[in-house]
Amino acid sequence: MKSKKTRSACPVACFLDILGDRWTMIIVRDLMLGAKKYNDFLASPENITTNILAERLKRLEAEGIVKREAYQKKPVRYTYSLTEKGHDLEPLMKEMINWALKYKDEVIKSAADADPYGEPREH
Amino acid sequence: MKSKKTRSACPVACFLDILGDRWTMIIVRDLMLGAKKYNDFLASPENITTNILAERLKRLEAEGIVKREAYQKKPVRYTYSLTEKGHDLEPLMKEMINWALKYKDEVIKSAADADPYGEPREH
DNA sequence: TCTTGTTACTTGCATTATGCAAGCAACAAG
DNA sequence: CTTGTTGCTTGCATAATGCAAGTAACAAGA
Repeated sequence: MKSKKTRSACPVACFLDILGDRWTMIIVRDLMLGAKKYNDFLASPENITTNILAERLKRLEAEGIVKREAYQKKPVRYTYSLTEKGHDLEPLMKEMINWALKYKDEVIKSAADADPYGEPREH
Repeated sequence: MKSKKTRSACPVACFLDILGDRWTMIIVRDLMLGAKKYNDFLASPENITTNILAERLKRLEAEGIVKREAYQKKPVRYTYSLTEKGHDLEPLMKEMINWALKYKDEVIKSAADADPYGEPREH
């Protein structure tokens, strides 16, 4: 039993206990944009550090939001992708973007041009 | 210029820079449920501590998400409520609840009975 | 008057999370 | 045999959070 204690039975609190920190939804965003390998996440403009990235990927996998699959042996390397549970965060992600675009115009218009829901990245 | 540096121009990152921590959306939830006074927030089951509550209310006010109004003098006391910018977080809040209810059934059903989007509290 | 209680905070300190830099294993290429 | 790349891990400083207590300004009752 390695379950982290949830603060309450409220769905909002439960959501935040899993995904409510500075970095986790950034990683989920990158996965939605097509990031698969470790270095894809490091390439994002927020400059996540390697220790936090590694820890969050493990947590997301443990939560069933991300799945990890080996794409080669010798040395074994993994790709990361969203499970159905992870993909189900898309409507929420869209609402985050809607709100931010409505209220952070000046800062964000350039990011909107980057087309967060366009085609996945090429690798 | 007291603007906290944003990590990137991405709307997701900008959202998280403002609201992406363990407590802020809990306070927004309470406001949506009708909390107005300091003690209303303290009464929630997550047991937010007073130092964090005070600091977050100030930040939310500075961000234009919450407005503070005196409801008495001697001693002056304030009520807190959502601005339009704050109310515009409702679709996002609903998606958080949708996702959590879908995936945290066992933990959350009892909270769902509490009707997070029912009538505001009485005071 | 004097004690007790309430509201709305602030302060101090321990613990945990995050940020920053470096290290390292296992290869591939030259 | 050296240099480079990927995918991490480790160590340590700084910042955020948790926990407990304290405080100001009153109100209400004995």
